Amino acid sequence: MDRLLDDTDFMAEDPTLFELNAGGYDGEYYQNIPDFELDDYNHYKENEYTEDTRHLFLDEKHEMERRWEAELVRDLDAIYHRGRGTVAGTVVEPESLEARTPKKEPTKNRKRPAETTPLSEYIDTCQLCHNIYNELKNAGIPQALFAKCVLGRTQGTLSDTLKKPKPWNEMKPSGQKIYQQMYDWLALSVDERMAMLKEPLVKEEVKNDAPEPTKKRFVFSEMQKNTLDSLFKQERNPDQETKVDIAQQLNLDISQVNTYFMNARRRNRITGNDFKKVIE
DNA sequence: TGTTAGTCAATAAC
DNA sequence: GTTATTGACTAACA
Repeated sequence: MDRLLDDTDFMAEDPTLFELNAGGYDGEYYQNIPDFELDDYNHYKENEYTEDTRHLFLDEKHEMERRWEAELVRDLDAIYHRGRGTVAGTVVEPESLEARTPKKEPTKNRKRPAETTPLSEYIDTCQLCHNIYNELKNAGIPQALFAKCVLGRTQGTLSDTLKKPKPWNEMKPSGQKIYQQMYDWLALSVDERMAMLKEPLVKEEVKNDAPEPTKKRFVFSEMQKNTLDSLFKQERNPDQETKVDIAQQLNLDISQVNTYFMNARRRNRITGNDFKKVIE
């Protein structure tokens, strides 16, 4: 008796054929495929083709492809010649299709949601951060855990990102990456999300040496901070001479003054993407 | 060489 | 205990 064929047998002949069945598909992909693929797949499943009858299925498929192409060309021609005196419904030979229509994107490399995707064309970072913030809160997932296991970053970085999302189109790919990671995580099933939270994204190095003593963080005195803040309100980007002067007056290192203005410029930048507006 | 963007990590605030 | 803030480090870039 003939061996019943499975999907891989047909895919060997035409790798794009059963893309649909290969584990999920996105809306864009679904819109791009001819309708007959899904119907044909069901038909194939119902009739259980064998090695001997494989050609029947493929012949049917190719015939339907030809019909679909002919219909497409006819439709395109009807649109193209509308109002130019051409008789509507003129059948054009399928061979001319390639020259007239853009090539369909090959489907075999199309990414699915569960995979590590390339950066999206656009992500609404404000809405995304709102969703992640609520998701973590509702599920009782600490920011530190999420940051470490899903993003490979620290809690502080995550908190800052969630509270002050940057507009997607104003970031470079390196900046977009953290939003893409959150976006991808949200696209997973609950089980998959939880599985990710079980281990750090980046394996920590095992150090044999004694741990380095924690570095004490410098904090500006109230007077230094107030003075710097009011100077920043007057001039966001003072010249080097002014900054040296400020450093001397406040008994600070020039690098500390430089860093202050650098951070202040960055953190006071108006992005038009105010998270509070979404939260409230 | 100076600036920017992404980030860490200490610690303040809740 | 968790989240928010912030001084500083680093790589990329002009």
